[in-house]
Amino acid sequence: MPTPSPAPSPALSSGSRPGGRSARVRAAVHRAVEELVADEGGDALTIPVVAARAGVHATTVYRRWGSVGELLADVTTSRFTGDIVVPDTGSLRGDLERYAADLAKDLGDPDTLALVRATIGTGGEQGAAACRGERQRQLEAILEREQARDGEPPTLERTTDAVLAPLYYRAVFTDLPLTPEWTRSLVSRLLGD
Amino acid sequence: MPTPSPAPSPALSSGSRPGGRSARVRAAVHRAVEELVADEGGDALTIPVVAARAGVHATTVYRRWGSVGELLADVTTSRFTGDIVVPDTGSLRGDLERYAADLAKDLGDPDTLALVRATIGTGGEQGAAACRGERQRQLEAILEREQARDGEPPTLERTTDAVLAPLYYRAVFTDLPLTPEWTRSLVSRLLGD
DNA sequence: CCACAAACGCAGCGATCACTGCGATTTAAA
DNA sequence: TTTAAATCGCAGTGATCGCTGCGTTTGTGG
Repeated sequence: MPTPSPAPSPALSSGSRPGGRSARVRAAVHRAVEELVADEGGDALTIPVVAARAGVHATTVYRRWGSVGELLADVTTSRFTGDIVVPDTGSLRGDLERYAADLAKDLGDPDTLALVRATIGTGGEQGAAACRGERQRQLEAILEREQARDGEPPTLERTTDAVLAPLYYRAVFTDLPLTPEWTRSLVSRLLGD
Repeated sequence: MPTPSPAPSPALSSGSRPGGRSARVRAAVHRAVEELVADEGGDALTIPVVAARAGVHATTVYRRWGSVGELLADVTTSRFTGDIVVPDTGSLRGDLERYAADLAKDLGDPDTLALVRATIGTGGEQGAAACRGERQRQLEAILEREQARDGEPPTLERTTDAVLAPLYYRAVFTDLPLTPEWTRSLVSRLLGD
């Protein structure tokens, strides 16, 4: 979605080079969205405001992203797919605890949480997918690695319900803190003590 | 927040009577919000649009609710606290299965889901509380009833993580269906087969 | 029955929004 | 280097939004 133009390849090739203008504009707009959502909340997020904050003209944002929903989905997707490493501690329990702790740290950040909430509200189904990001696939990778160790990991569905879902629910719908003890207990309840 | 006026008692007394004008306006606005969110999505939801759909002047909506966020929180709160009965089937498993099935039916409705998403996006912490509604307290009531039967129910936290969280997560963040089989399996995994 | 207060409808204000031709600039390819 | 395409900045337009005095209607208590 970053560039829904008829020919996305040139945009990608220009964006792939870190110093290009297109990439610089994109980064500035992304940063502006994150800052605005963190400060003002998702309500006051409009294209002209974002453009002004990013030092870019509103026309550019309108043409590249089209709407606030697509813009938020793009920002959230970048945030949830970029600098994430699938942990490899040697054991399934260790991997899952590390994975859950990383996710808890992300969702516990008020700025990230505000971004997720805003994306859910305006992005619809597409926004929801952006909030999931690569988390599901990473979980799948962890379970497959355990299977390669000749272990018997739980199913992906069960792991999602036991670990991923409580983390997202508690972060988004409640004001309870995502403590390390509670996060670890999710893994324990799944794998047994 | 339905009536943040300095003296809410007269509004309530007039609103408590089902035929009062205040109550009629309130119902019309609520219905307009639900219809608009279901049709257009949460983005196009503005006070003038809601007022026009409800056959009410925008001034009234601005004065009674103030902002789209508070309006959405009010509508969602009504939706999630109104016609809900705590099941009493005689056993903890039966109660939980009934409870989970009811919640799955609610969250599975696309209109309700759109309302929840929009409320999360614009309502912030207050919107999140509105989406939870009375669900948490109802769950507490079920567990306390089991304790009165001299049973040993799981803790509220554990039940929330095992039943409530997966339902909300799957509904809001994924496009997977909330099937009765899967819903029942949540209770089974909590209580043991 | 009458007076008081609350809620609603009406008209209009400034501000902002979403969007669009046009020219300048940068980038990629020949 | 030259040429073509894509991106960005600029200025402006119609529409809508959020909000506010003022008069009218509705509901309540004396």
